[in-house]
Amino acid sequence: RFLLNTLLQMYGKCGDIAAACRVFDQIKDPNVFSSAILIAVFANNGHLEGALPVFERMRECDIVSFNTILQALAQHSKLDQAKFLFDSMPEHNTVSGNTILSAYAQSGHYAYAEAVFESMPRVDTITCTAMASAYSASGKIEQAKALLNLIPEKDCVAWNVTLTAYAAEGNLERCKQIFLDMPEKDVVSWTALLQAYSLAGDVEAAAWAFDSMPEHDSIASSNMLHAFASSGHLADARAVYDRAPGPSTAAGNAMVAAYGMHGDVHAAVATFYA
RNA sequence: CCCUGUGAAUC
Repeated sequence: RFLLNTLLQMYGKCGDIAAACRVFDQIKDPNVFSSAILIAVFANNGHLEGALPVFERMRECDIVSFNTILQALAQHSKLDQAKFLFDSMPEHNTVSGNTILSAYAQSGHYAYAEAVFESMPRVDTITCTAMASAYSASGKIEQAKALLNLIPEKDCVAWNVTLTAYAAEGNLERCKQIFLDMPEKDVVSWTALLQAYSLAGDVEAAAWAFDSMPEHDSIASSNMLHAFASSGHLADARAVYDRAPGPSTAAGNAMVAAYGMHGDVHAAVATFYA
């Protein structure tokens, strides 16, 4: 059953719902994990209506599955339904609180996010990171920093949020310092640094960050592209576009916008259809 | 063995 659960999850990640269902039917005695994974398969592929029957058929209601559905509602911007589910769930754990807090934060309902935060009996690194990010996004930089300082062992994501909080403040020196001091860095850290340089108008430094990062994803590329284009380096922007990973609509959009900004309609149209 | 947090572009 271990193996079948894993297989189930793999099909789910590929978006193959039919195959996942066939695997589930072969499991003789599905446990909470099997059902929870199947629910996540439906929910993460945008088929909540398929998830609900599985949920109802489970012997005991599993809080993880409640959380999965909560998250699915949040991702489809059904915030009022998410809140209703949150209020009617038999119990909450930290993940439940984190999920509804983030849902509010990501939709710009910062006051609601804060209310959830204050009502949570227990918080973890994810709670504090999510709330700090909400403070930072709503311009309350001091509160964000204060909360981040309370995290005992910051992980990479918490450090990334710290970095962007200082970037939002325009404190480039502190950004560099934090970046150097971070124990682990990932693409997001590099991109946040790149963006901090770019906002400060230092395209050279942004380009340095871009060239130094171990891997480029579409967000890093479109940020770099935009930094070049908005400072008049159209040829450099084009070079980034040509090397951008995969069929990226993000980099494509940025490139079209870049040509548009420079009044080159023909190139913009050509890129659009490329 | 399952659920939650961080970086853009769309002048």
